[in-house]
Amino acid sequence: MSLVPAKGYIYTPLNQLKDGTVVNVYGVVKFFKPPYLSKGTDYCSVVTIVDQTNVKLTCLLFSGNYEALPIIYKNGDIVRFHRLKIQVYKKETQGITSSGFASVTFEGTLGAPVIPRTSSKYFNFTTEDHKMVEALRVWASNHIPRSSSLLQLCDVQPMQYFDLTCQLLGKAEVDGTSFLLKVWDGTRTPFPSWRVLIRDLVLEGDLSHMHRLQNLTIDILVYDNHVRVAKSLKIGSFLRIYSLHTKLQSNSESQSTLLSLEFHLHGGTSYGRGIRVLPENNSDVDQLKKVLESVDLTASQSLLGGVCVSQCENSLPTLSSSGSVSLYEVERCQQLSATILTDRQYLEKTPLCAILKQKAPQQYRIRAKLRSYKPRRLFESVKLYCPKCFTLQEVPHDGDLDIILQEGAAKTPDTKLQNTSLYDSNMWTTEDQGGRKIALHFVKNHGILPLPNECVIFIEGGVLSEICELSNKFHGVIPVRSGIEDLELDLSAPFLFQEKTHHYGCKQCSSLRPIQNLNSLVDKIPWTPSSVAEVLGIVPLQYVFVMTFTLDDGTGVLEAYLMDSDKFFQIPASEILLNDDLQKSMDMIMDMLCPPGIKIDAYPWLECLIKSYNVTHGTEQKICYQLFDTTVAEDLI
DNA sequence: GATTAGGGTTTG
Repeated sequence: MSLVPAKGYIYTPLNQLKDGTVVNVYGVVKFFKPPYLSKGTDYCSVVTIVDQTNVKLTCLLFSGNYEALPIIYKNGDIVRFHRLKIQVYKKETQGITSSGFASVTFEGTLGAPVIPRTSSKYFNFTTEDHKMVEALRVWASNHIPRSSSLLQLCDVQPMQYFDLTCQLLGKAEVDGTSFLLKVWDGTRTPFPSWRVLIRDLVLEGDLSHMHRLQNLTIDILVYDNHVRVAKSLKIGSFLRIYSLHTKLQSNSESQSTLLSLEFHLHGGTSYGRGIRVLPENNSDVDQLKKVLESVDLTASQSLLGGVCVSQCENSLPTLSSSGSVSLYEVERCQQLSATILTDRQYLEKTPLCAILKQKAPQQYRIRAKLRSYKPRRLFESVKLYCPKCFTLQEVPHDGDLDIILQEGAAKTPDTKLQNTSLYDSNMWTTEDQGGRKIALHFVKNHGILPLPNECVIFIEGGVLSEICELSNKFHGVIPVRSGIEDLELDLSAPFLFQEKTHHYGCKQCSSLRPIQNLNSLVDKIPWTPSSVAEVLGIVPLQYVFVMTFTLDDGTGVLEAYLMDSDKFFQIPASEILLNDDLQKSMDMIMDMLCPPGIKIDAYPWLECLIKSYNVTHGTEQKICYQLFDTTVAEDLI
């Protein structure tokens, strides 16, 4: 011991480090690998720090003594390294332990007590250090985004890496390369944990305690280098497991699919994968203990028991040993889907959170609930769709249609175009409407006029109310106007009125042919909208429902677009606006899929196929989703 | 005394 009072250490800012020097530094932990046994003789910990200069430094820390390495629990912690050697590797500056290396770690949270964590028996700690820590805390709070991968089990999703703070309840050897840890954090996962099969006798821990907590415990398989650490852990200890991986497991059992969550701590140390024991005095452990103590065991137990559980249990070979079955699976056993697939039933289900991370285009099978949908008013969801140019347009309102037809009616019918081999013509002049002239052309069949209900007529100068009235009497009404050489159509209006249905053609895609072409249809009575469209060069528009479904499967939420003429709802979109009963059916279906006034938990599940595709809006790229090959289950209709 | 690892997820 020196008798000279400690002069205080000099700390080098991270932007002033020189190759080959040995320095003291302070920094905020940006990344770290908890200490692990290296392939050499020492433990190793890789720690990346940053300071107010905004320069990062990755440090390779070795020690034969596990405790001598920095006691870092999470990113954001603040470290002080003494006697760190600076060197350059692959053109990057790095720090490495040198003789006499020592470290002290502090919590990084602004306002938390400044308590040094170190294994050093004697260490220098002055008000200067206190100030350094406080300054770094303030700087970090303003400059480093608060991103933590620390999650509670209730917040985990399938296909995710996260850090877990938990208590060890049980452990068991599985085989040479993997080891089972049973842990809990007092919260319940969105999907029940998988149950890893083990030989009954190898499970170490309080079996009755584990049984009581069965819905709250998860099974974690740890692999390779982590097995050694896992074996050494004490039951009851508090752990932080870094970069734990979740994966959704789907077991198809008879007709129902049971989902469970797998937890893996893969081999290697990438991304800081590892396990660290947390001391009892750790603030996060304090918090965890409170959660564990407040768990209402009677509530978690009462979910079990009863006939249904034992029935389901028999069909679940993957759940065993300690295993019983959670309420989730019971519910899933019982729930039928409100929508079903009409194709590709072989596809595996994908959770929405996984879909949201992937690139387009792809196709998925999903199981989700309909959280909400748009538009809420039925008539707003009906559109006209061109199957050729894929454009959507609004169905013209009757008022607008009336205006379009009246514009056409302003033109006087040309008598030269009347009474041809195709049709017989009649013309009237209205008395009270400014002498508006109306011409009707009755299409003949081999020179003979058919009965009205088989007869198609052309009308010139007619207004909407007249056309509608005539379309009830005749097989079909085609509004026309006199052109230079022939009667002509205007695709702003329907090309055919049939009963109450208005048939539209696409203005962009149609190339109109002479009306006399209908001569080729005289033997094909009754005329259908598609045959009329075909000979007149019209690309007919389809009536479709266009809706946006907000789907939620508990792992994520996505908006999927539905475009359907009649397959999904099994209601023709072309007729819905004309038929009160169909509208009632539609309302009933939507209320079934997305019941008003109750919680989403009680909504039915929907089995759907969706496809993802890329949409470019200016410079912005976006992935959209569309439902396809899905239909409302028959028992709902 | 040198080595270890040198951040950037397994494929169980």
